[in-house]
Amino acid sequence: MTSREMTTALVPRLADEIRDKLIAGEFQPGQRLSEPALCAELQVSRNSLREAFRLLTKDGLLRHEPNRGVFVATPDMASIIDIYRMRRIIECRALEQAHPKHPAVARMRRAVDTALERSASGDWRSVGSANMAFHAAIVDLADSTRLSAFYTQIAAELRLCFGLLDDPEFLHAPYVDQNAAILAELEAGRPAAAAAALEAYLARSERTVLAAFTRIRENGA
Amino acid sequence: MTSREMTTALVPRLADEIRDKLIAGEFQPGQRLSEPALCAELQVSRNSLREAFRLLTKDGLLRHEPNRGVFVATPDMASIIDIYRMRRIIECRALEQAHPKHPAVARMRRAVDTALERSASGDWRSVGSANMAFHAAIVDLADSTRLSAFYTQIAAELRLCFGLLDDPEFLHAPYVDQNAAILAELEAGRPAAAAAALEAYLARSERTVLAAFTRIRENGA
DNA sequence: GCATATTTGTCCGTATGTATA
DNA sequence: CTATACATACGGACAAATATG
Repeated sequence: MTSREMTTALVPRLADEIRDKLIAGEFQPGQRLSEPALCAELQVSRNSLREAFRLLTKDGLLRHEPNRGVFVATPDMASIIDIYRMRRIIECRALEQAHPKHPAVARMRRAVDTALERSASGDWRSVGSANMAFHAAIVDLADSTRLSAFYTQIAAELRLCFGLLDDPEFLHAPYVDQNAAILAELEAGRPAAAAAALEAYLARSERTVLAAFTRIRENGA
Repeated sequence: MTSREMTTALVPRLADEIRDKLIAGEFQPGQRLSEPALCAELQVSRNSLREAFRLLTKDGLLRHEPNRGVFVATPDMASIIDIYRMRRIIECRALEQAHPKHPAVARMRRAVDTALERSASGDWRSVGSANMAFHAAIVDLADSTRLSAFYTQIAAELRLCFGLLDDPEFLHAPYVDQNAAILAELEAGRPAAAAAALEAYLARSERTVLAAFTRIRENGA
């Protein structure tokens, strides 16, 4: 080792770096990630890169084929359906049993406000981020760090799905108002109504994503 | 490589092996796992072992301290509370929205039957396993592979908590009948009643585990 | 408080099996 | 079928951090 700083652990940082590239769409889904190539690009050893690969594979962002290498995960319709099933279970229940004064409600409010703001200025990428933050806050209502961590992981996978689709306005714009309505019900002390609204939201969002996905597959392949 | 078989990947197998040792209570919680020692014991290289460590750390079974090594996770009361919060969210909802003819119901039935059988013969360790299988089957009712995988992971952590406690009969015996009652409600086409019974089950189980845990801490420390 | 031994973090080189051109 | 490229796994090396006397 010539001159290294040793600030924080290398491997998690490496995993974060690759994760960012993935959700930014820097790699094509299904693309193989060559170890030597990435080692050169990121200036790390093969062992370190492989350890980072393991973490991302466990996150579902990479797919590992024995003796063939790692590939960028290709979200398919089964994944989308699976993810939305999970969201219905977790988010709806967390919302239903939530206390209206829970600190996460304030984060939901902030997310809705930013989404409204950014959608007015047409910054759909930020709207998408605020949308994700809103639903992460819903999960936080359940007060389980493990559940929240799990949701964060799945959210990254969902972002990968979104990255496959092109039109971010079409994907996020219709849901700003629905989120606001869900939040209003909760703030008004009607968690059951909020949960019902969320159920409808998720059903509609799933249909939209699946439809967009189908269109892509028809055009692309 | 001198003479190896290369059937399946080494690292996941390694992780499974260590995981089994962990939930079997072969290592004390908080104990440091020395890399050289385990390398010698398991006959693997340091690099392979370290990759397995990463996986188990992500599962929450090991804790990593920079430049100090990996330690067996020490479940505390906060973890237990967190895990039961998560179980209430996921299991109750999965049960509530379940179809009584779902294939996982058959697995629930098998788990209840084996638990009854083994509790009659006093094999409390097997009763515990059947109990875990029962609740894993409940999660499978939601038909989300991601959710089921997540639950499997948390279940391993919960088993680590159980391993801290001694009296397995006290820990599992009272719940065999409750599981049977939950299943009966579901099979009778009353998922809401089943979910309510599960809610009561989880509340009681959490109290039992927390109480046993408190006793341990008072005696042990 | 200091010197030393142990252990981790990181990287390299290499041998072998496997997939693909 | 051969050749190439690559993944898998091993062992060794050295710096940095920690633990020990």
